[in-house]
Amino acid sequence: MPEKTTDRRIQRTRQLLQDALLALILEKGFDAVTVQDIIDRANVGRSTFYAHFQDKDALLLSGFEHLLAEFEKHLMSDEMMNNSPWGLSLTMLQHAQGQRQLYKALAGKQGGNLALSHIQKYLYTYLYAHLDAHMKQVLSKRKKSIPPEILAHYLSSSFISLLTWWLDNDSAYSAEQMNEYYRQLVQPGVDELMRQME
Amino acid sequence: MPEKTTDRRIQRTRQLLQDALLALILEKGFDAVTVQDIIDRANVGRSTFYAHFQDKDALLLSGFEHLLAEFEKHLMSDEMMNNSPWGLSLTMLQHAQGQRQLYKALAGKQGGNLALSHIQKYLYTYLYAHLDAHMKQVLSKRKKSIPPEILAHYLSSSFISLLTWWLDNDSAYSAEQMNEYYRQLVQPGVDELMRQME
DNA sequence: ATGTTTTCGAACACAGTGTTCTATTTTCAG
DNA sequence: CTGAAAATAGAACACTGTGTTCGAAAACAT
Repeated sequence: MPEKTTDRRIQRTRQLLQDALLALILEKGFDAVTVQDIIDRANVGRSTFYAHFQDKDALLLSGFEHLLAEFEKHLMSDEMMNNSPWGLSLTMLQHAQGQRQLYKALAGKQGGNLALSHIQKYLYTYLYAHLDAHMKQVLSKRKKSIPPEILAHYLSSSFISLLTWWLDNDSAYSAEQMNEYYRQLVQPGVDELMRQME
Repeated sequence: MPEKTTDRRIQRTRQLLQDALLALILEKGFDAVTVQDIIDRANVGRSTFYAHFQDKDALLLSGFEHLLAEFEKHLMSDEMMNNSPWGLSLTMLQHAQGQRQLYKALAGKQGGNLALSHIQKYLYTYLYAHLDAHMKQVLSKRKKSIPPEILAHYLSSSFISLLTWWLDNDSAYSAEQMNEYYRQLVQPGVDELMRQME
């Protein structure tokens, strides 16, 4: 069945709204953007807005879903390195480099904490699953170790914090450079902990 | 000149408002609290509220000033350990343990990001000053090293993230235990970097 | 051509903010 | 004790923003 024109119109409207929101976030920050701003910019009626999204937050999060999907595509395309956290972090940094504006709007200071906390939750879940499996496998008798929640929380939040710093400061460092910094800071501690478990 | 009764009355009003806000934050989170909620709880007139504070944010921050002052008192009382970041972190964790409710309201998820970003800025400034001095002293020729902004940002944000996790999860870990986790995670990386500089 | 779907935008009720003004209470000074 | 000064209460108000409703117009489907 071919795509109907109506469907495309709906998609277009949603896209207009998302684009308008992203542009406005970069201009004055998520919290300062009103629904009126968005629909004026997108040339969309007020009731149409509420027909598509429950509120401003839902609109932002729908943009985030899109980002996540894109990211996972990107993640699949270089499978070789996504075994370790350092591979994941590099992949995300590179993706952010390519989609700079989008990442800035969602993960920068201007983006508020909605999308940011979602990204962190995403990373946390990913890391926790890996760590939990790995730790159960490794430590058989010596139980005295750091709780995996804390470790996953630490890894995700320190990464997020570096990412947003990088985005907000328009720094000249490359994704690879930033990943190297992240690795240098975080890896020794993690390696040390892993060593203690065996 | 002895303290006037009027002054004490003013202080009392401010205190009532601060206490009301803190209680309400713990109940439903900073963002959900309205000015009306606060003045109802504190039994204070609307115009009185605005005579004292510009808005809700200002009220919260004034509570934060108080916390900061208390913390610095606490910091002075054990001078022996505040030379390294690990001493500072332990001091703050212990202080948080003693003032649990206050810290939860200000630095927990419920507290929004106002106070939190202030605390982080405070730590960042403290750490940056120490690091910058130390690094200038240490690395004379080999310049290839991590920028001090990144290092300070990493140290402060990873600490804050652990602190808020600790507060929000009502976890049974002691301040000393949490500090040990923080140290275990962060110190190896920092030591490694310091070694590279010399 | 006709019926359906989507959009527009005005009107509305509602919640919260911050200001202004008057009456009241509390404190101060002599 | 008393009158002036300072602090408070709270009602009324203008304003901004939210989210809903509804009838008319436009776009689309068949």
